[in-house]
Amino acid sequence: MIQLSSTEENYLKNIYRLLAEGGEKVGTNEIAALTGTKAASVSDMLKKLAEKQLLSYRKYHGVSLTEEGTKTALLILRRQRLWEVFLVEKLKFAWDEVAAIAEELEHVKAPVLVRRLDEYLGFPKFDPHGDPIPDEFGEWESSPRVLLQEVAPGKAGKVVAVTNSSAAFLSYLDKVGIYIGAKVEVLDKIEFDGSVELRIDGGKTVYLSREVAANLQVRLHPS
Amino acid sequence: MIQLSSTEENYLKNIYRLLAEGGEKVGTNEIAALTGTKAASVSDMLKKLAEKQLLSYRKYHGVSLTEEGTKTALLILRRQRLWEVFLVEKLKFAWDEVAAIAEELEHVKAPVLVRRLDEYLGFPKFDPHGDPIPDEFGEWESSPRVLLQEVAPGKAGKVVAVTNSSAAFLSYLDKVGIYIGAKVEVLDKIEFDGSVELRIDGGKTVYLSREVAANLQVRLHPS
DNA sequence: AATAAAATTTAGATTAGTCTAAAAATAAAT
DNA sequence: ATTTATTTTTAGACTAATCTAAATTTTATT
Ligand SMILES: [Mn+2]
Ligand SMILES: [Mn+2]
Ligand SMILES: [Mn+2]
Ligand SMILES: [Mn+2]
Repeated sequence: MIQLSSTEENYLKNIYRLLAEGGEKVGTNEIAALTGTKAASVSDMLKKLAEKQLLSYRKYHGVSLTEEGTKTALLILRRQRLWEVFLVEKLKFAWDEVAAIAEELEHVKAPVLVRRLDEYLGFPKFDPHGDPIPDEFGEWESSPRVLLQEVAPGKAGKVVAVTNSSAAFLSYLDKVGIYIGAKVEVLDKIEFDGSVELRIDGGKTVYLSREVAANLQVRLHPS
Repeated sequence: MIQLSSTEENYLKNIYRLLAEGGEKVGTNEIAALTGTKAASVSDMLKKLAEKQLLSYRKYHGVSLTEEGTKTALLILRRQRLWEVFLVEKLKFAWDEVAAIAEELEHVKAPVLVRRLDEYLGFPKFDPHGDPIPDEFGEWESSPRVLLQEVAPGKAGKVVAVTNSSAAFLSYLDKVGIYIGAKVEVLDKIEFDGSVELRIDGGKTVYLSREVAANLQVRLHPS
């Protein structure tokens, strides 16, 4: 295991995320957009990470992570999510305030610290946003999730994750009363624009646009 | 308040420590030794920090911290020591295992994180090594000093001063391994002659006569 | 006071990470 | 199949932090 800089770790994590939601290759511009850099910088970094065997790279054709690269990315995600749990559970931050701070804490690499933190938190399986926390081998419990967009009317479930973590999106969710763990029931789907009529926690009902419904993951209740 | 890099913060903290134990100026070599760099690198950094008004610098004559520089150094020490408390109190690290990890955590600067951490820990006044934790204004409680003679068995502390500076006394201290800053733990007090059984730096134990114990001031660790 | 020793600074390089502008390759559109 | 547009890479430059080796300044010793 090679020592990586914080910068390299951030690239790796972001490439992992793009691969997880997209296809099997990610492009330079896509990475640049997510990391807040320019394509030229990304090209340089890709060469460096390929050199270190963390990703496979064919010029002009995008990259995918190697086995080793994936495992490394999962360890970074593990640290990020454990710190997020700490910040919310112990320091009483709101779930939409922790991103930037965990983004820094995740780069403290001492394995003994991560183990002790995990233990201290009671070996949580999910972070405050509903995302799974990999164990020290990069494994996690797979739980079937569906986009709210795909849920048929009449079905109910629980919000387990958001696929967009922008402050704008999170504060909107907060405003309408949606949070990780909220019980949601799809009352109707509007053909016209793909929006969803939703009952939250058995109480008030709201209409969510297709864009919003496409960024909420739910785990369906057994029915 | 200017944003400082982790490197700049480390220099600042180390210069503070050298000033605290030494005189009113520190030299380039001294800093290089403590930061694990070379004198040439230190020279460059001193120019940069002087530029930022954090220290006053006269070429070839060493540096001292400005008001602003001192305040900044204290905020870094605050973060370092709060994390040390966290690691020992919450994550159950031993007091001599926390240095390297806190050395990294201290550079996460988000003020809200530091406040919440402080609160979560119950606003501790001292770190696990007995060093005072500055508040957000850089102030700390000067903790009462006690003569080693007065310390009850079982208590631990840190040597902070000698009340006798004769060469004979000092060289005796040197011989048995006692110095300013040494961690000492009183194991027993002998009724018969008032002598003290002492463990030094968690290592060897010695017996000190009543005369010697009456000339050593310690600051007790919080217990 | 002159000389030798020690400490400090400068000169010139190197590495990581970034950028802009230009060149090259791929993909899309005529 | 050309031409155009988009994406990606390269070339060249910059900043932060570091180094070695040489020059300079201060301090100590004759
Ligand atoms: Mn990060
Ligand atoms: Mn998360
Ligand atoms: Mn540090
Ligand atoms: Mn300490």
